[in-house]
Amino acid sequence: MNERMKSIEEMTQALRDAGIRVTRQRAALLSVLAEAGDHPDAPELHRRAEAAVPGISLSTVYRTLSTLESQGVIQRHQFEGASARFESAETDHHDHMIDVDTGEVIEFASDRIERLQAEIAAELGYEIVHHRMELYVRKTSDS
Amino acid sequence: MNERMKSIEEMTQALRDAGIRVTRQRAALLSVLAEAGDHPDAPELHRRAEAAVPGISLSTVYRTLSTLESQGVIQRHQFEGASARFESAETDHHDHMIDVDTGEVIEFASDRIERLQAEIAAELGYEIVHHRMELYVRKTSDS
DNA sequence: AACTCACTTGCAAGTCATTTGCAACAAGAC
DNA sequence: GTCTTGTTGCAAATGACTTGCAAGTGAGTT
Ligand SMILES: [Mn+2]
Ligand SMILES: [Mn+2]
Ligand SMILES: [Zn+2]
Ligand SMILES: [Zn+2]
Repeated sequence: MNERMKSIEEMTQALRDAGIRVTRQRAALLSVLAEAGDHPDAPELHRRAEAAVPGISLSTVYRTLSTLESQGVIQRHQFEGASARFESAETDHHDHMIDVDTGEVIEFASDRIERLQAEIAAELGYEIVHHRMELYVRKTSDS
Repeated sequence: MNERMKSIEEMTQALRDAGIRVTRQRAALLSVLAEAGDHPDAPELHRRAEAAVPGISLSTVYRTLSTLESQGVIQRHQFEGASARFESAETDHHDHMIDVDTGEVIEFASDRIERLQAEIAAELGYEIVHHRMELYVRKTSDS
């Protein structure tokens, strides 16, 4: 969270400017996602959003998540063998470690790795559009 | 391809030793995968295997791919927005770049990144079981 | 070579996460 | 408040893969 974080008002205005209506359903999901400290999937976001908008449908959740993703407001992660998980894009870039025993998702960031990735791509004549790095890990048995 | 590459005979014997029968279908897929220089998906492997075993079914291809993967003979990759792709495990570890314009898959390896990943995991008390690193790239517009 | 039988296969049907067609609904510009 | 057009809920469709089952076949055994 280095750059100034957009307020909900700024985000909704940005959406409106893009011709996207800020419906109750979308506002609810925006707020749920802004408050989430984890990486929930669509059914879980649906559950959380129902508190603010009873009757919101799962398809609307899916549709809204796609919309918000294409607006760059949220990020979608497809970890191995799991359904898609989401998080607000209002954070600095980071990658993830998944504890293969517990399923816990741990965030981390490494400027050195990011730099090396860019270097490698450049050497081959490419520039990185985006990337994905996931470490599937297990607690060290410090025996 | 640093360590000595297993011959088809050695691989099939290893499978038999694991109680896995080397059927015509499985032999065909093993050979198709050994000869593939790319990262084909199941329907493509099915197509290629049909040359050796006419009538082989797509479900058998899927079942065999799962079996071979669990035997560590092949690797499964799930790139963004695509169905699973496979490659023989008879290569040294490497990661992939995907050209977002053409879909081309480019292999690369970086000891430095691999080392950094292990370091980061270790710092947090974890050891890496396996990982996934994909760079989605675009040819540099050298203008 | 014949025998045996647990492992495999082809086919049809099933899963499951996610998407989509459509008529009723509701943002938000005027 | 009215109007226009994007949105929603619901049910049905998708697409990639998985699975039940009866017939078929590796490969150890005699
Ligand atoms: Mn995260
Ligand atoms: Mn590869
Ligand atoms: Zn990163
Ligand atoms: Zn790697």
